[in-house]
Amino acid sequence: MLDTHPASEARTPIAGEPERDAIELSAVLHALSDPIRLQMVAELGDGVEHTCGSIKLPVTKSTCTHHFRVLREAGVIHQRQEGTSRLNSLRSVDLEARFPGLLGTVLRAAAAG
Amino acid sequence: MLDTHPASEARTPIAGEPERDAIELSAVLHALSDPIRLQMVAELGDGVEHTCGSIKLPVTKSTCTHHFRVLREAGVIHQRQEGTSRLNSLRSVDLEARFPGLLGTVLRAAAAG
DNA sequence: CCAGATGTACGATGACCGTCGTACAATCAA
DNA sequence: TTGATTGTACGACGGTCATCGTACATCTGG
Repeated sequence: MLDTHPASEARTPIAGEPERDAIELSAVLHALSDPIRLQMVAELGDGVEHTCGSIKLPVTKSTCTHHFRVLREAGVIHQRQEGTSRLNSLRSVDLEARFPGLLGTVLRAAAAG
Repeated sequence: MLDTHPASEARTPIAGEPERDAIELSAVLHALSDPIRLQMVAELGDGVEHTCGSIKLPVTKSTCTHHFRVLREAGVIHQRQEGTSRLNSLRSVDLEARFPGLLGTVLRAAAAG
């Protein structure tokens, strides 16, 4: 139930994510260029799955959904369904493989910002 | 009027560049999120000054001017006038001080394409 | 002085983006 | 079943963006 082990983290994947090799740098940079989305990604930086509602943001639910979709379609995050909740997590491994160091550098820059 | 640049490289600086500490991460990422601008920055990555016309791009002069202004106002590049030419160069030092590793990582990612 | 080269300024246009409200679907607990 | 929770879908609205054409300003070389 509260299991977040690796083996259970892809039970109900959400479609619309690009394959690792199809992740585009421009799309990733654009996704990260919005302050709200950057904040979302920063919150996901701990490697833990977060739901839409578990991240305090100055926007409505609709807008939150929109931003998470942008991040997903850019290949920045992974989403999976669990009950009524949608769990979001960073695609750290894929991003590191495709654009080594990028995510970490941006997150560090955001923290310094 | 004194400046910190070598005398030959700042004879006619162009206004509208943010101070180092005023460079915003969102603005930088947005500036780099356009494929044309990313290509421009990649060409400037050799550390050499380039003019608008010396970079082959699939856009008109007007659009080129527009993109260089976006990069300048985001704090990514420095521009100086020399005759009828406007010389563009990366603000590598400022960017490295403000967001360590960011520019290099993005350029490497762009090269990996 | 004049013609060419370099680049800007300005306006227009079509597309995209961020935001929201409302309505709706799915799940879980009582 | 009923109600609460969680999030999506859809449409709308205003703002921003990328692109271009045209006109203009500035410098340079004959």
